[in-house]
Amino acid sequence: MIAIGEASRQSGVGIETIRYYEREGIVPEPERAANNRRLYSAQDVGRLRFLKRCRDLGFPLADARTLLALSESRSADCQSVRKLAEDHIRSVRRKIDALTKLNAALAELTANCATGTVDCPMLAELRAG
Amino acid sequence: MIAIGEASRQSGVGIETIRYYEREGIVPEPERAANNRRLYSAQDVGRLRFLKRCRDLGFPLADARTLLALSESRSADCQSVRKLAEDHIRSVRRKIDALTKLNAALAELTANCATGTVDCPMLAELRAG
DNA sequence: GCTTGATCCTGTAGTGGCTACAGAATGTAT
DNA sequence: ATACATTCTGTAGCCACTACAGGATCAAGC
Repeated sequence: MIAIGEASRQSGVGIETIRYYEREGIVPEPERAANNRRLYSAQDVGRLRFLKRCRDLGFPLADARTLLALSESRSADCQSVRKLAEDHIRSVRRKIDALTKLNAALAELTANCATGTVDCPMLAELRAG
Repeated sequence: MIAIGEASRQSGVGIETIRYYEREGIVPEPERAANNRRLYSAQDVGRLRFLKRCRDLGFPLADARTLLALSESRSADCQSVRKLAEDHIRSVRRKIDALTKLNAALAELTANCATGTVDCPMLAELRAG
């Protein structure tokens, strides 16, 4: 059994974030020592690492929570997992598309923006339209 | 002089957002009619459209505000505009890179996830590590 | 003149997912 | 004994809106 700081180090989840997950009911309340400090088991740390990986993959916290529940349920329902993941992939691809268009638009805007011009063409472009 | 609803329609900025911009001091307080309703000039609408375009290009609101100030200053300082824009382009490209990697990681995860498996390999992968 | 419905007003609270305190109580090392 | 690190609770801030609640006013039709 380890303290919250060590659990944070081992899982990569920040201390404040761990307490936040607890408040939100995303992870169960851990044991407490006699001095009221939280005590984490290896399983607790495993949950945190799972959540960390989900979040790093860009899943919304609500999805991460669902995935964790699925992961701990007796029947690991692969269909539900697939659906969540595929929806998320679609959303990631949409974001990439949007940002790619944005990038093109920004590149075009700045391309016309020569250094030191008195009336900046980029501002003119932003005003126009 | 038009009311806030019409200014919203003409600029594409939502009514609540217009009032928010006013509260935040991003646009000046507009005139008021005798009945206390806001009255917008063509210039006011122009400002809102400018902000809308900046936001659509993904500039943070703080940058949009700076760009608007630059746009209205006597000496349209093209250098500052370039710097803001180039920083923003870099951040957009970083986001694209990150999402592209994410997309690959997610694709790999789901590729192994056959339909209806009892122990979902994606969950196994999220647990491992 | 009256009703209906649209528009507007102010003020406050919620969103997501943390993050950063404040202020107090412990624990650990010298 | 002292210094410093860690933990505790509770609250507020971040970004950029968005969504109410509860009320006032306006415009159009009858």
